[in-house]
Amino acid sequence: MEGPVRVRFAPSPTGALHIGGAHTALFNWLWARHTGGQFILRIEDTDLQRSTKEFEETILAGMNWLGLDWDEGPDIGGPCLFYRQSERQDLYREHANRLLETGMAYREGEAVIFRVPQGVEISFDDVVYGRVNVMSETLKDIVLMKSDGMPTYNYAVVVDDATMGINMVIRGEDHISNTPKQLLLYDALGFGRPNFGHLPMILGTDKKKLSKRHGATSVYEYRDMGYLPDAVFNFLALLGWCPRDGREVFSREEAAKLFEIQRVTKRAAVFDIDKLNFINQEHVKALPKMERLEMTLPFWKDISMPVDCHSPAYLADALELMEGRGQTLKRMAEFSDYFLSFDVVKNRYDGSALDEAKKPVLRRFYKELLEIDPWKAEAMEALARNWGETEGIALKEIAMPLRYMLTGGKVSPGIFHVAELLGREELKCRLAHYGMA
RNA sequence: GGUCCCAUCGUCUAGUGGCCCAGGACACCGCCCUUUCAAGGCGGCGGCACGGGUUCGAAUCCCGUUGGGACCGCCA
Repeated sequence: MEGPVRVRFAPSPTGALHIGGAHTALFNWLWARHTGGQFILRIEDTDLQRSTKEFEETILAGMNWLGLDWDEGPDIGGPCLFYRQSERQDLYREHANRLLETGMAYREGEAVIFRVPQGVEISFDDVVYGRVNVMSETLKDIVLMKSDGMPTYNYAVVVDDATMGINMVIRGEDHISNTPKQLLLYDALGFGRPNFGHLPMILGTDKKKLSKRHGATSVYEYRDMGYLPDAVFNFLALLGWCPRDGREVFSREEAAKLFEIQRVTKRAAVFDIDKLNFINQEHVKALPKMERLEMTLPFWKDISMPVDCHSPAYLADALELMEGRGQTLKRMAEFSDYFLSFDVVKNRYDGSALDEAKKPVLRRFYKELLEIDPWKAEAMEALARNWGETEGIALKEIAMPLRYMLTGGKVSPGIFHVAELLGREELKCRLAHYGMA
């Protein structure tokens, strides 16, 4: 089939958009965008029992979150008019009747079943797996229409892909053994065959197909854990593919430009959360300052931080100091709580670790620190170093107690930078609480 | 059980007969920086599943073995 590439993602609305589905949708999107073709979204809701409108909505929302926009679909329509299988019933019935009339299919009960011919070698060239051959006698007859009047997956997918002009079918490798059956139907119905490209499966760390047993499987769970959509996209794109130049951190646009379906790998890939964390951190660091703030705000709110008590500029500065520490927005929000609230610091640190014997000398230093001018981290550090030298105190002896009093913990960005951002008044307040100012 | 698919460091991968006694990234470990690491810099560990071929030469081609996986539903 010639013409522009037309690919599709065809989820069934029986659950949220999970990682495996997102991966398939992503590769279809990449190929459509890379070739300048069309990406079509079709809802396979022939399972009357399990399909719901709510799931359909969450799947679309999940794709939007990942930035996978489609050119035709149930919500925006398109030249095919109907993008839900439940709306395309006439088509399935009509083509099934054709098969019935020519004797290629028969009735059993209310169902329509395709008679698989014997002795036929079915083969196709998969863009990623290469040539696949199967003898037709290894196949059982194929149910086309179920007794409830709905088409089966293997049948509906053929009628839909053919009538919607899909010329490239990109889907999970678990469908590779369905392909010969579908090919038989393409031929019987007189439809031209599309090209096929199967994608490697995504496995859990136990090497089993990714499922709910492995924890988070819905893309929304990743959003809620503080992963950026661009990072999840980037990470998923790396499962089964990598750009020629070997770069591993890239944007959606770069991926679309560099993507080559011929370079997709065959081996199933394990979902490695460590790598996702790394990719996410890189994307968090690359985010424009105010955008990073925008993305982090919800996570601060989740842990009841008084975000409205601070200026956006201040909060954005705080995140900049964090330099992506924590890897996810959620953890970054947690690790930086002391910029927003002194209460959390007080709860974490009661001041008991302060060495009584050293308090007097520290008090003198902090007094001088609070009067420093200009109020700059560099000046503070210089002061601390001079002080340490003349008083015979290691910088550490000065910095660590300060870190505890300002942040409530032992880990933070450079403590004088923290102090600078917190401001003179806030610093005075925090030190005073611990009796050090 | 039948059919199909897969097989490079722990993980993601580069590699399509000589450039590979196998390269990168994450993780891990170590060192450095140093006021801490959850930041940064540098380095290290670690792999072609096995056995036969083919070839002057194989991670790359062929066969077999083993090990994984998928499908075999009037689910998709």
